[in-house]
Amino acid sequence: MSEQNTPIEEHHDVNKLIAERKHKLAALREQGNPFPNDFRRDATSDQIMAQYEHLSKEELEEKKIRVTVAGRMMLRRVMGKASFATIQDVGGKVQLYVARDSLPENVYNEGFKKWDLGDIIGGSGVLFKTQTGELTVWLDEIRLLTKALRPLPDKFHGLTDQEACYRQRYLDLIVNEQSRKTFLIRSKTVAYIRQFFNSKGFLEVETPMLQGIPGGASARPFETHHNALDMQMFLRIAPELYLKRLVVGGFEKVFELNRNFRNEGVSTRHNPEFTMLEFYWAYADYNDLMDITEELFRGLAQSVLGTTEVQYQGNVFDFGKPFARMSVTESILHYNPDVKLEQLTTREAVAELAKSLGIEVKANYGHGRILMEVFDELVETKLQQPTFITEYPAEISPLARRNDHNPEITDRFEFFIGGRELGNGFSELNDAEDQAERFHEQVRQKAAGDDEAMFYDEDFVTALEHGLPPTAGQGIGIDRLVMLLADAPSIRDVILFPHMRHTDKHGS
RNA sequence: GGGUCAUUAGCUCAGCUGGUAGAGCAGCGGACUUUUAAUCCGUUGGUCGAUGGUUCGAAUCCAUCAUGACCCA
Repeated sequence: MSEQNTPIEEHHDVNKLIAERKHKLAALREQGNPFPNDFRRDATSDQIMAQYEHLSKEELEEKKIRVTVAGRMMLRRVMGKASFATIQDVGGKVQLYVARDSLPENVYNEGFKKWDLGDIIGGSGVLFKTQTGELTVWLDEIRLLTKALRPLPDKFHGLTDQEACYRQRYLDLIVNEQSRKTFLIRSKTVAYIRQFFNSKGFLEVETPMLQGIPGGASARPFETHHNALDMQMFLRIAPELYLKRLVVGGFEKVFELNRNFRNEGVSTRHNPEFTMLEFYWAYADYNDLMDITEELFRGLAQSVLGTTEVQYQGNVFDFGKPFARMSVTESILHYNPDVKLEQLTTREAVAELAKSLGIEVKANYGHGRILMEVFDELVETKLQQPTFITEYPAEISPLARRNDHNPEITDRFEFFIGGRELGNGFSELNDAEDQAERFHEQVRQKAAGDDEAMFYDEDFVTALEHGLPPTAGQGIGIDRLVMLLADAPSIRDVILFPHMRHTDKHGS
């Protein structure tokens, strides 16, 4: 083994720190396998703290509680013949007391003192409290479990370089507690959502991410090619059309929690792949969706954060109160007292308003499309507290059911928190003939140069012809939701391995 | 796509109006058996993001490029 590991590249070791550690590893190989896998711990640091932190110095001396722990050595304070070391495991940190005379012959000088910060070690001993009252394990047994060849980032400052945190997330997780917390919040959020929908009788399903026709949203897809079938394929931009097929099939309450892909720019709010919750609920409408969304968000914040008041970047968003509900038109008027209702009611008037705001109005834009451009400009960022915006124009809602009183609008809403769209829901269009006509209109838009317009999905129309029961469905962006709960300013902070440009240095 | 800023040791950062590079941590050697970013003494370590240019001389000035952050589209 060690012969194989005498690489030519050893001369190329860029820095002496790595070379030093490799020499130590070579010496360890002489003595046996430096990567053993026969060590078993019986406690993690958080368990130890929870169970024994409250005991006094005297009680601990009396009880002689033995624990076996393992983790990465993060700090070490050597004081001659004894040392303190701090190890970090999945539950947090715990301090070890390592004294020469408590260990077998030579282990302290020939072993422990030669190991490095970043190495994974394990040991057994009795709990005690130090003079300053810190719960500590007095080891009588210690082993090196994994040799680390690269040094950790600065033990005090950690890793602050954003790029390094994203590209080498493992380092970020090792040294930045905030980052660990963020991903714990993410995990709890997803777990809560699963439990929430399961408890309400929704069935979790998985539908294709590799699709022949990308549908369910207006977005540019990633394209790929299936070699054996010699056919063009797309990564999905949304699961919507497949989930509705399942409702046609009789699964009346379904949800899917997984990845969508959109071939668009990256920003603090956009990653090319992102996680969506979509759920479909037969015999319900968009008002039911707004109600269940409030219930979900309230329970989620309470469960994950222990409060319904969500602190985000210096603001407080109250998930406890009923969420505001207003129409697109109402919201424009409400947040812009200068704008008059007459400026919104005809295509000509709203086009003029849009132009005065510097918005480009293309010839093929209808009244509804222009109204939404104005909304994006004048309202979206002002929707700080949780708000549902309703009455979306049919023109930009090709999959949503028309309103019974006004066919130009749909029974649809989007909802916003902190000036960002978090979700989109509507009563589903289940009129197959209307759906076919709306797809035709999308195809016309695509032909006119709108590459975000939808494809005609004949199989989906066939499914609708078999009868989709009256249904409501909604999507919620999980990454943006986690940003809120974790108080994270960028979507990259809540995605473990965010998209980064390829570099020779690290790959991606 | 546009603007602003950044890139110097493994990590965190200094480095002035141009004169060939510095600290702390980590590492290495030594002292130290209750430390807390341990402390104390000594010490190694750099293609200053890349490529051109200006200059007797460039980490520093200029141009282009790369990567990132933030803002705007």
